[in-house]
This record gives sequence, C-alpha cells and structure tokens, in this order.
Amino acid sequence: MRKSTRERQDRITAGAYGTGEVFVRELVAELGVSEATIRRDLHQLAERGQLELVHGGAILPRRSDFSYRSKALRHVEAKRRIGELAGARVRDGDQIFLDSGTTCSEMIPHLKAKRGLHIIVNSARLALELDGLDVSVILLGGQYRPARMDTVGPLASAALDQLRGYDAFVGADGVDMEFGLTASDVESASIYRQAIQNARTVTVVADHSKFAESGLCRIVDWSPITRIITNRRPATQWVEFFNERHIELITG
Amino acid sequence: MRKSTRERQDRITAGAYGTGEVFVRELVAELGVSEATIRRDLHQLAERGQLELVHGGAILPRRSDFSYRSKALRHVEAKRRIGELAGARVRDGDQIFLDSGTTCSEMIPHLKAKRGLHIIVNSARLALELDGLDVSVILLGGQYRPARMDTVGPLASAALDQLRGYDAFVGADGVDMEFGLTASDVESASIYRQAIQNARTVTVVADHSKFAESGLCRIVDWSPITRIITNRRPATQWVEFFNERHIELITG
DNA sequence: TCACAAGTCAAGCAGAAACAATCATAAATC
DNA sequence: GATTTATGATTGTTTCTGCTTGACTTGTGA
Repeated sequence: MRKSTRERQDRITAGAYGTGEVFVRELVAELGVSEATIRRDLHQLAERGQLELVHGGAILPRRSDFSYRSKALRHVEAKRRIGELAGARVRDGDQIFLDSGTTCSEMIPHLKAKRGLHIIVNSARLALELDGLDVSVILLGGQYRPARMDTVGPLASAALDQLRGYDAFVGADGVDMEFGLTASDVESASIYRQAIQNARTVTVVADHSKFAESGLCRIVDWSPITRIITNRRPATQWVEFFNERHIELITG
Repeated sequence: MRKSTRERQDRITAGAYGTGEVFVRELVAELGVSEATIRRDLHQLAERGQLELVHGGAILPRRSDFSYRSKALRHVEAKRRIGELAGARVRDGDQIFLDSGTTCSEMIPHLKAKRGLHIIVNSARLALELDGLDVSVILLGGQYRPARMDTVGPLASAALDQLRGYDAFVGADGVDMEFGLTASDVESASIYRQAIQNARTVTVVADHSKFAESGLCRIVDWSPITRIITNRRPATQWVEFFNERHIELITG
C-alpha cells in the first residue's frame, strides 16, 4: 500500500472528520506506516490548523465558527418568505443597506431582477453573493469576524458615517416592545444602531421566533423604525403596538 | 514509443484525472521516457495549474477554495514558492498588509502556524480564506469589485489612512526599472500606493514574468521599497539595480 | 501522596528514494 | 549550417521514512 504523503494525510483528516478524532495507534495499523510517520503527519496537519494534537492522536480543532451556519439552518422557510417580501419593496436604483444576517441574505435572489441598485453591506459573504447582479456594492470595512463573515468596529463605523440617504434592512435577533430591537453581541448592535440612525427608512426583517425573544444588547428603540416584515401575523397586541407607532406591518 | 511532448502531457493529465494522482516512477515505465523528462512535464503542468506537485509525483490541484483561480492559473508554482518565502518573513504578532492578488493569497498557507497576527486586507476573498487562523483581520471597505473580490475607492482610502506601522506585501502587475511598480488599473494602483506610503516596510512579491513587463498605471517608484521576493534570480542588471538602491532581493 | 508501569512522545540518525541542477547529445527549426 | 528545443545521463542535495533512545504523560495501586 504505497501512497503519497498527501493521500495519507487526506485519509487522516477524512477519518478525523468522520469520528471527530483519530488515534496514532489505529492510523499505524490502517495506513501501514510507522508511528513516527503518523506523528509527523499529525504535526504537519496541526501546523496547518487542520487538526489539534492530543495525547494518543488528534482531534478536530475546536473553532468558534459555525455560528453563522448553525443560525442559517433555523426557520429557513420563514426567512425565505420574508426575503421575498422585503425584496419586493426594493425598486430599481434604490440605495439600500443590508445587515449581515441570514434573513437579509434571503433577499438577494429577489434583487436579481432589479437594475442600478446601490447596496451597502458589512458582510464579505453578502458581497460575494451579490456577484453577477447589476449592482454597485459598498463594503464597509473594519474588524473582520470570521464566524459571521462580517465587519464591525470603528473603521466600519467611520465608513458608515460617510453614507446617508439609504433604506436600511435590518434583521434583529430579538424584538421586544419595551426594550426595542436587540442583537446578541455589542459590536453588531453598535454598527446597526448607527446604520439605522443614518438611514432614510428602516425596515426590520424578523421571523416569528424573534418576537418576544430578547437579545442581550439593545440596538435601538422603536422610534426610528419605518416598517417591519415578518412571516406570519403576530399576536394582536403586537399589531396594535405597531399601529400606535405608525410602523407599517407586512406579513406573508 | 516516442510521442510528442504534447501527447505525453495529455496522457499524464488523463491519468491524473483517472485516479487523482500520478507517480513519476509509473509514468517513466508507462511512457518510456526518462525521469527528468517526466519531471519537466509535471513542472510545466503544475505551472499551468493543471497539477499540483507532491513528493513522488503529482495530484489534481485542490479546488477547495474559489473558482476565481481560473484567472490565477499562470505561474502557479512560482507564486506558491514566493508565497512560501514571503510567509517565512512574517513573525508572530506582526501587523501586515496583503494586497488582493493571487501571489499574496499564496502566503496564507504559510501563515497558519503564526500566532497573533494582525492582517489588513482589501479583499473579501482573502478575509474568507483567513478563517480558522489565529489572526485579527481588518478588512478595508469601499467600492466592491466582484471580478477581483476586493474593495477600492475613497472609503478604502479613508480606512487605510487610519492605519500605520504595518509591513506591506504587494504584488505588482509589472516591475520596471524606470517606471517602478505598476498595476493594471488605476483604482488598484491608488489604494496600493497609499498602502505603501503608510507602511513601515514594503515587500514586493512578483514572479519572474513580471520583470520587464509594465502595467498601465504606476503604483510607486522604487524609493519606498524595502525588499523584493521573486522565484528565480533575475538578470544581472536587476541584481545590480536592487543593490544600488539597498533593496533586499530574495529568490527561491 | 507516592512510586511504578504502560503507553506516548520528541529528537536524532541512517538508508533509500526522490529531487534539482548541470551538461552533453540528439532532434527540430530557422 | 546555426540556433533553438527536447531529451537523457550524471552529479550532489533534499526529503521521506523507520528505527532507536531517552524523556514525558497518564493511569493504577499501595
């Protein structure tokens, strides 16, 4: 069983991804090479960040990421529907801001037919997804957060400060009558607060699970909000709440 | 069985696509040519991005990353080598700027082992590729260009203006003794000019094909350049040129 | 808590294989 | 016929691998 180094290391990582861990002893038996060779392989893989060494073998590196991916899997249908409704509110030539959340990214398929859009985003992922559209994309810079693939911090803030007159689409982590819109982390809250304050109109996109669920950090209270788009008609007190504040409620 | 070079290389790639890998030893037996010839073939195929060299033979190139590679298929091996050399110059905790070109992105595998880096980029693609590393990434914002997946313009410029004291790595489209470093478009030239002017040190990464080839737009003249990394020793007049200007020349 | 055993690990060494570089020859092209 | 290109042989160097040694880690039982 003479194989290249590359193939051997591929099989090691494949094994690691299968069970989450590999053992030196088992790899020696399975691949028919010496312990030393397996160890060298594991070291190289660890060097590249593909594995993490433990006594007796290696495990998958515990990364902080997947927070975006795991979030993306929840309430997919609801988000898709909201994306469609929100996309329909965008017109040719509009200047819009989209946040880095999963709900806003569901708007993108419904923007493909639009012409001459100017889209402001703080998400590298969104920028890539917007490829091929007839749009001008402004990417806010700043501190890049791999887990969310977005940017935050003072540089993002400074860039955003140069922009006005757009229509903001923001997906909150939670909406609460008294506390307002909330995000799960303070950096997101800060950048979206600023985005909302500088916006011409503000559309909140939030699926039904966000109602009555409150995140940790307040983004803003309800006063700057223009309209809210959700997938199903919320409870009556919510409808009245929006009516009182002249917030347009759109449901699918 | 003597065949043309072309036909031989076709059979090599066909073999690689069949099993995913080819071995020098087997190719020697199969094609009836010497080891040296097989090696030359493999090098040429690797240079064109059709194969990736490994010890003992070659395998199909990893396409795990982005399809944008189609643009980057020239001088793959050279860029990889330069990326390695450049990556070796980076130390734990460094603050570096990487341009959005393909040469700089070849540095990334060699940065995986580093700790506590601060990396400034103007490329969404690069930001995504840096995922999983122990680095802090600052993404410059600005006008997003889908074709290059990077950002340029006044917003990028303003963000860059807030940053100092980093070591810049810039891959020029062309290097010319009289004209200096050149880029193929004026926006790139502008942002990289600024990146260079604010940098502590400037390392130019350029494969041999960039020498004596001049792009349209000047980035800068030679005065701010600290060192240049290329894959093979350039002509004598270049070596003297760099010596006169106290530019460190590193070749692989 | 300590000592001990079994397993695990890092470092160095040596042989084999693979490699890059160079040169000389043969073929192809002008 | 001269120049360029492709090829093969030779050289010394690098890489890969397995082995050995001694140090380290983990777990067990007194």
